[in-house]
Amino acid sequence: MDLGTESGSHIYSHALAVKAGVTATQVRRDLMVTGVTGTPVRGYEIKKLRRHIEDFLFPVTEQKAALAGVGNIGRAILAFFAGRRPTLKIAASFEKDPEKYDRILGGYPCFSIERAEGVIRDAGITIGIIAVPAEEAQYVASLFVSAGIRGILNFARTPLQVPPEVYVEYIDLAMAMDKVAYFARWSHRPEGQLRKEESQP
Amino acid sequence: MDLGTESGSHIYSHALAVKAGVTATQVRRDLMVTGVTGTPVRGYEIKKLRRHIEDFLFPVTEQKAALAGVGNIGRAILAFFAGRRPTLKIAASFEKDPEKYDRILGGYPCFSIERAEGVIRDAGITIGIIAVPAEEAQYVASLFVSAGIRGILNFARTPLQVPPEVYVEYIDLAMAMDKVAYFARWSHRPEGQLRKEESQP
DNA sequence: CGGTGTGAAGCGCTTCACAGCG
DNA sequence: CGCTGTGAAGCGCTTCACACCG
Repeated sequence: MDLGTESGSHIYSHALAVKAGVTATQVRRDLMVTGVTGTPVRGYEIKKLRRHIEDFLFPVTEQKAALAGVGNIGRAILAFFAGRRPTLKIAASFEKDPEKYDRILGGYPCFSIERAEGVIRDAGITIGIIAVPAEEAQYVASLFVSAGIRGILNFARTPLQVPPEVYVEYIDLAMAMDKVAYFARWSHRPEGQLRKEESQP
Repeated sequence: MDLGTESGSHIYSHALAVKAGVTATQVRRDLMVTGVTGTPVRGYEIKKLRRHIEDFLFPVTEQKAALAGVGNIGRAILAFFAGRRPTLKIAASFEKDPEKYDRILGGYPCFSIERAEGVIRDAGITIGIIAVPAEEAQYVASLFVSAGIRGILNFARTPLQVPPEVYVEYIDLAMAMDKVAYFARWSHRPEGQLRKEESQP
């Protein structure tokens, strides 16, 4: 949601709700947990609101991320995150393929995956992005974990086994596509979904 | 999850659970709704299981999808979905930029976004993928809806307003990245998260 | 009134607990 | 026994309902 283009100094939860695509009640609840508070007469003070949210979401010191797998998705990610957040920078990428590593790829240095642990430690990288085939995802994840990475964004279609203190966020493009296809097929039936008998041959 | 490499004719919910990264109980519940049933002594019959799931998930007739926005993400999507599912095919892409349309892009014909409605109707496309900047997402979504599309996969960072019978699946890469960064920062504290007072300056 | 802040209820998904059965 | 199938409870998020206040 973009507060930057908002005119006036205050905004009501209802207006925020429209921008975020959720209900006004939900907005107020979410803002409660960040500690910000509004007044009934004027709503939320935009300047204060923005500062509270940024303090809540963004780190004081810069965080660095590394990408494993510079295939189609990997390259899209490099382009996508280039300079998007001042406090979050991609610092390196890793590849198995000797054709690709020891070069600048998409604006970032690409190393052999075998050098990952050293590079990650030396650069102080804490976030890993996995964009390799499913078969190699667990290997990369384990490598990341032993290099000291604390959070992983996983595009591979496989569950990762990592210690509980490492956070993993899964993005499964194939499953998202299947979901859309599934609901697109059934959308003409408002009550939705599938009755049990219909799945029988 | 890949059942293809499984040896033996039957499999227990526990084994499936390990593959899927969830609990055995959850596997049994999910399988219940597809109508498949196992026996305590042997577990689930793999052949029958696969057929039930495929009948449940995949359509009888082929479904077609269209992509709007052939930027970095768009190109990655084209490459990613090429020939992945026999029953789900990308049939066309659309672009605003005249440099890009009226060509073959990533193996699929790219048209001007202005021709979208006709192309979608003529080809019988039912699924739309939105990979354009946030400002243009609603325009594309409305175009898709009036062309008869029933499901949308939205990579743009904005909520879409569509009629209730159109299903929308959101993929927000920036938010996923922020979540990982957030938890990576707090992961050293096992109880996790942030206490209210800490968000105050 | 028309806002915010918030206890209480609702809802969907996950987990527990256990009956039933070869 | 060990596994499936399933009612019942738990949990986190969302929504309802309403007290409060300029």
